[in-house]
Amino acid sequence: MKLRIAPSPTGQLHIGNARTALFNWLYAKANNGTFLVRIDDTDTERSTKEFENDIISNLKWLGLDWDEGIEIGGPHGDYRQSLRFNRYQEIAESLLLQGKAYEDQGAIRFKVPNSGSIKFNDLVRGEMSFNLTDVEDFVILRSDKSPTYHLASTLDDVDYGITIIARGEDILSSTPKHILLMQALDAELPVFCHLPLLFGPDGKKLSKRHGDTSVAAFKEKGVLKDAMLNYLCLLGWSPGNDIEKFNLDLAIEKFDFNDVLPNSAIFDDKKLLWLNGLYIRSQQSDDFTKSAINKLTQTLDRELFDEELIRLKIILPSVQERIETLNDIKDQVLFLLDEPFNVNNEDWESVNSSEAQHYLTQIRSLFIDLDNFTPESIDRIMRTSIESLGIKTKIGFQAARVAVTGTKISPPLFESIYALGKEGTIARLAQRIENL
RNA sequence: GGCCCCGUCGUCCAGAGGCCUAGGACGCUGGGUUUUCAACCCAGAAACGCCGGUUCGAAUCCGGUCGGGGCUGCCA
Repeated sequence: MKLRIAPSPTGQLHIGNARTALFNWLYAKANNGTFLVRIDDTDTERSTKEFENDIISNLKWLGLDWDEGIEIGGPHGDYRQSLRFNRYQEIAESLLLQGKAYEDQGAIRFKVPNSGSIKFNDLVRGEMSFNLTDVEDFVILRSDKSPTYHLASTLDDVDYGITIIARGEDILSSTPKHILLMQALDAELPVFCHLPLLFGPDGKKLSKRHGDTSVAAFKEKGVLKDAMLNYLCLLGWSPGNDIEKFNLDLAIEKFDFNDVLPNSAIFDDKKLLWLNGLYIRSQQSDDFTKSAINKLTQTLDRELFDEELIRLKIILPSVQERIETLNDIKDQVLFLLDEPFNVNNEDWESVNSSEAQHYLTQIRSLFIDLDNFTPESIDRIMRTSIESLGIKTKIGFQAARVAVTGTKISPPLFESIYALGKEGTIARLAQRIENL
């Protein structure tokens, strides 16, 4: 059993391609089959090396490794169609010689019988039947001698021994052409499977105008690959029992093309983000710390200092509980980094009051005299001060929060103060205390 | 226009004739918890496109209709 995906490097790897790749990969894994990746770059106008690199690197990022194909090679050369033009030309010539194709203004067209029908059993849709009267003679070799998709793709599938072709539904109506071509080549027919398309929120085939639909964009946004994979599985398929969060092992165990829904799904990143939150929260603390630091280094475009790392390690476990993507980390921890510290004016105005002033003044002087600056002692001082001043907890705590973190929204207060450290905390409190 | 595919809450998925006054999840609304934001817990609104037929009985089968989508390129 051999499956394949054949992306065209005319755009980045988008989530539709990724899902097709994933389903093929799952099926190959589940059945001990071979998964092949080749590059369909017959459209020399639009294909670029950059897109090819994007596709390959993002497939790798997702962990959808292949057994044969581009980069890793195999018994059939480079797995890039642009390097096989001779082969396509040779076959086109031979079809021409056999009278199965004819020349038309410099191009070669495949001659489609004008009666009869093509039937095949689609793994997702069941019995399919097309009347040949509805299939036009199609170009297989352009006038510049480059092959069209139909010829190149079909011939590759035959040459590489593909036994299951699972691809997007947009190719469904081209399948009769491919079957005709395979018959003309005396090839054994593979099993076909046309996966439903992914739509944007407007119900149209997912494309660039729906915003960032590339895998790379979600990776940039701080989406974890496991969350991405999990979400992609859920589009058109489910492992049953209303299970929503599951790993690839379970998916491999349960996956079957027969269970894929025939109707298209709308891609909605809300659920992806929710799942991503679940995955972030279920990460091992050490792993999360590592990915958080990586992300921050990348976002800040500089290495983090040791002092910053110490502060981060204190607060990160709390941050892990309250974010949806890795990109949310920065806002939560910015007050702990050696970056310009700004207090949000609006927030400060809304929490500042004479009571708040008294409170900040008192805890500041108590902090100054505090020898062991620990979460426990900070907690004790801040609570007892609230009581002794007879003010509302919220008034004191929120004022302290804005003073120390710069905004009304932050990780837990005592931890934030502890992470910032005694000196920093005292200094920031002082900045907020009037008439000092 | 022609050919083809599809049609369960806003969205994703469950449902393969009675277990369905249709279940789960995201999102949404309300409440609880709480020093903020989250997380978490509870509750709620929310769907079988429509019309016929088959059947004792249909979300499930059939036909039609309407609606959405894909293809219709010397793009893939």
